[in-house]
Amino acid sequence: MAVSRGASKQAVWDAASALFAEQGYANTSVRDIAARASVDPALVIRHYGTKERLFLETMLAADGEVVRFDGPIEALGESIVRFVLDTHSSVSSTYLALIRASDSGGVGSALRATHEAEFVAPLLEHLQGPQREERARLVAAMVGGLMYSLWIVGDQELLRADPERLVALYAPALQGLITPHSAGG
Amino acid sequence: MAVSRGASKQAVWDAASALFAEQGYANTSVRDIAARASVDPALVIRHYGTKERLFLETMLAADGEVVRFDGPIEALGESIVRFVLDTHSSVSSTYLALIRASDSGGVGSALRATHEAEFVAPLLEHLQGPQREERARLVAAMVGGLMYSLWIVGDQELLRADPERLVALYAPALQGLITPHSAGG
DNA sequence: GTCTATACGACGATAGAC
DNA sequence: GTCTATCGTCGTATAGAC
Repeated sequence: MAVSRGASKQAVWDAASALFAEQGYANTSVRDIAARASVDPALVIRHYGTKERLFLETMLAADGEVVRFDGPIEALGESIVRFVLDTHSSVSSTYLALIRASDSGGVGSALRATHEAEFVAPLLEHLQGPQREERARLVAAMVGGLMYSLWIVGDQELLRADPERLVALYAPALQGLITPHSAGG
Repeated sequence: MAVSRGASKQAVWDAASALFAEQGYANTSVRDIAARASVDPALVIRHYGTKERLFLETMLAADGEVVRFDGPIEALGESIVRFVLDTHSSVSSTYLALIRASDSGGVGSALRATHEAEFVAPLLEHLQGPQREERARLVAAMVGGLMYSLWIVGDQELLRADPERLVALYAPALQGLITPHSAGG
């Protein structure tokens, strides 16, 4: 991204982004990153301080738009579910890596902040009526549940199922929290 | 549990169960376990082969009943949500540890198997009507979403919210998949 | 058979020479 | 700014003492 970075620092960044997304935090060593960047292992630390900081910087910069919240409010549930089911692996693997590393120091609070910024806050903007706060957070939980089953557990039956069927079954649940007053459907 | 085990093996088991649940897989070293069990570190490996095997054995033995699926079918959604919200840390931390370590070799498939045995299978027993399979798996996803928001992300607002309110908002979504034909309520 | 001592290679990280 | 050398810790294997 930033061109002002030195060549080796940029190479480390690129290598780290790719490896963390591919193999996760625990399975990626500083020496792996250095090798992929054709750089001395000590340089990785020298540039970014710790492995965890490098992880957080690359992952948070990479996680563009886990879910999109646009379209008419009456169809927002459907739009969200469809988006998650269509999401390609680059975004999901970034989020996955964050979740799995969330017992390591600052990663947990970074996950919390990302969850708040990427899910809860945009949802809150669209919701109206009583208990907006709780409803937004529970919709976020439903989205998280879909990611949990699909990407963390890797539920093969869900992954193989007809997406339209899943949308038809799951979206009304989200929609019921998004627009609780209307009849939906 | 099994009394036939030698004293030291049992001590290792107890120490590992406690430490893994308290601090997770990555933050618990074999030497930590050995120290807590007042035993030589090499003995831990000698008894259980690898750290991962010890982790899997203790976690899978400990995860009694993450969710209970009893009561009348028309109130099953409510019963499930209430159970998750009431769950104390011993069960949840076990499940948490499994999820976070699920990028390490056999832990992923163990998580998948546990998810299948603890959530999907019991649900399938209770569901009737069309698309039982998808509906059961999506209910499991909703439960997973609640666990994700409460325990992994640690959504403070949800944790502080009135449980009855959350039940009132979230349970109908589960119930809509459990008994899609009836009016619910 | 149960356990201890010791060692190996890989890890994240640091200090200091070029 | 980059590399060398090194530290302490990790998971794990093995030889052999009780």
